[in-house]
Amino acid sequence: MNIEQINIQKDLKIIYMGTPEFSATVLSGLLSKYKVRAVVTQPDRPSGRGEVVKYSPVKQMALDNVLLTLQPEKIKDSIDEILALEPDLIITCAYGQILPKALLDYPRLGCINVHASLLPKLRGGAPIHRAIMNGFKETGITIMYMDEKMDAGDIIAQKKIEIANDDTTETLHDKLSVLGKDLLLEVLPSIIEGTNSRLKQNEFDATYGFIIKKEDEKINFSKTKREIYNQIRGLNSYPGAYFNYDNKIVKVWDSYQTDNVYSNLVDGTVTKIYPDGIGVKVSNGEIVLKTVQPEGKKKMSGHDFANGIASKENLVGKIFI
RNA sequence: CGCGGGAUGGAGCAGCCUGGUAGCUCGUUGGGCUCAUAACCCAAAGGUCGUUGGUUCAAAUCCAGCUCCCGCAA
Repeated sequence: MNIEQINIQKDLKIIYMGTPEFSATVLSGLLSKYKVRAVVTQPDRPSGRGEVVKYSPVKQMALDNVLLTLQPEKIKDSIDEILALEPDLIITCAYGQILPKALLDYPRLGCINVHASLLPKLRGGAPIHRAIMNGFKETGITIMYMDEKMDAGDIIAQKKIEIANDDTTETLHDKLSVLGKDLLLEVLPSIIEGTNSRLKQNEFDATYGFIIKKEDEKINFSKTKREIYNQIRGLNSYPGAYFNYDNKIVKVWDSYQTDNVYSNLVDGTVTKIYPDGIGVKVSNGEIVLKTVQPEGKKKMSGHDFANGIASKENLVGKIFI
């Protein structure tokens, strides 16, 4: 970094907006090279059992770095407060609220967003989960200017990453957050100088990766083993795929596919107890549930599940729904 | 005070309602069978029943407090 850059940055007023872990990682990178005028994150909400109020990862990081922190319930109500800080640049990353036009228009250098997909693919709130659930072979990070439509602004930079066959949302999330952090630091100088590239998104290619709903978590054993396998790893480590047994929710955290075929069984039937899991018949074969978690219990191997929960009667032949 | 489940040998569970010798499926160890095995047979080791107090002749079991774990909802 030369003297000139330092001078530019001394007066540069950056506001960062974000909330979850992914965003905190990106913020940590930003803080290693730049001063941040203020951090905007979602309000503290009572979370978990009981009434424990937990700070968002971004808020925690802001506190650790003694940064001005705003937590508006609705960002619309804090427009004046934010504009009073005279931001030159607003950087968002998984903030959780839509920015009103008044904010988008203000910063001299614009509002940019760090998004965890190769836009225009997977616009929306759960790009990492959806990339795996959809069986994508690659995904990436996009940094783009924001406009009023969600994740539809002009692209500044992208970086690809391969999705391994055994990647879960958790492992991919960690890789992407580092990638996002690095890419942001890489392009930020050009954005500040105004020399960055700017590419319109091809609307025709746009797809969406909306946030995960309850119905996305339920396993449908009539799907293919590949689809179910992708669903399970795509929902690991949060919120988890599940099925029902004995009127209880049983989450599935880990699975693998076999080459066995059981054409005469109903989908969802337990085929066999393996040393490392429970075999279940699905539309085109068999999937083995390795790690499961009945509600109220800790995670356990499929074998343990069969040993205890269902030891009274043989689990083989029972049907999961 | 958001709703709910749970804590019993190394693992997963039953027993608790209707107090009275610690049980099941596994695992481990030893032995046997087998060409062989994640299979089968025999045997053994291993538990202050989360913690504190109360009731009782007697508490895993009933009552009260405490600690820890987990699912849901947000």
